[in-house]
Amino acid sequence: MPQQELLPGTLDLLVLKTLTRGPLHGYGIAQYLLEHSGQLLQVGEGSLYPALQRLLVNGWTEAEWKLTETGRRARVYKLTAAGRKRLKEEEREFERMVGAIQSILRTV
Amino acid sequence: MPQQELLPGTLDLLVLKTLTRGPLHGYGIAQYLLEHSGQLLQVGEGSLYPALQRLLVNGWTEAEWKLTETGRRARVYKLTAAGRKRLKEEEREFERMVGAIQSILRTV
DNA sequence: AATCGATACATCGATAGACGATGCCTCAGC
DNA sequence: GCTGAGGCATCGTCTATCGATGTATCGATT
Repeated sequence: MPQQELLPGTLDLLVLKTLTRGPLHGYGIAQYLLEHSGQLLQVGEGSLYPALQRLLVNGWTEAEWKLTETGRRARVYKLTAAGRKRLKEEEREFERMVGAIQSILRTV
Repeated sequence: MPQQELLPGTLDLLVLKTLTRGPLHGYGIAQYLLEHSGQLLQVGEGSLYPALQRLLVNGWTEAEWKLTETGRRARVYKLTAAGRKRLKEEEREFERMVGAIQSILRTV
């Protein structure tokens, strides 16, 4: 039985939101999500990198190869204007859906 | 682009919760979710019936063929004790995950 | 000098779940 | 006789998550 680390369909949203804090590379995004969720959101690499590709292809982000302070190469992602717009939509949609589900869960 | 009707991974939870109100058939469950979510949770039949099979196979529900008041045959599903336990777990897990995601979304 | 853990990228195959389309049947109402 | 609503179910497609695997560099420890 595979352990569920993530609510499917929310990863793009999480990555986009993380990038509003500034450009960041993949590994850093995973670290950020882990730390700011009480270790709950453990994004596997097999989920994260395909997600980053999706965002790139759709034009929600731009990428650039850089060197980190520790001297390692890293691909740094940056939100585009379209990405910011997309983020807003996904946030709204997420809250709508969660609200709907919770209204069911709270109706006894 | 397929319209997203449901947060993937939440359907079993929704069905289990609906059944706490009493035994119900598939069509009725879909109706209930639709009405009690402001028309937001539109569960397609191609999603619902496989879900009902899952729940049955796992022992979270029991099924019985009955006739409705209008004289149509219907398969009525009922929560088992194991299903109630499972529901509690899924509810907890859902709230945990949503909480984690929202803590990311609200961190500006 | 060798090893190991953390940092950093990426891909692959398996699995799973949501969805649209389709098909069958009955009943009520027009 | 037809249509729409109530009811069941399955099939194929698509998409996404996940675990495993592979490459490589760096710093610290052994």
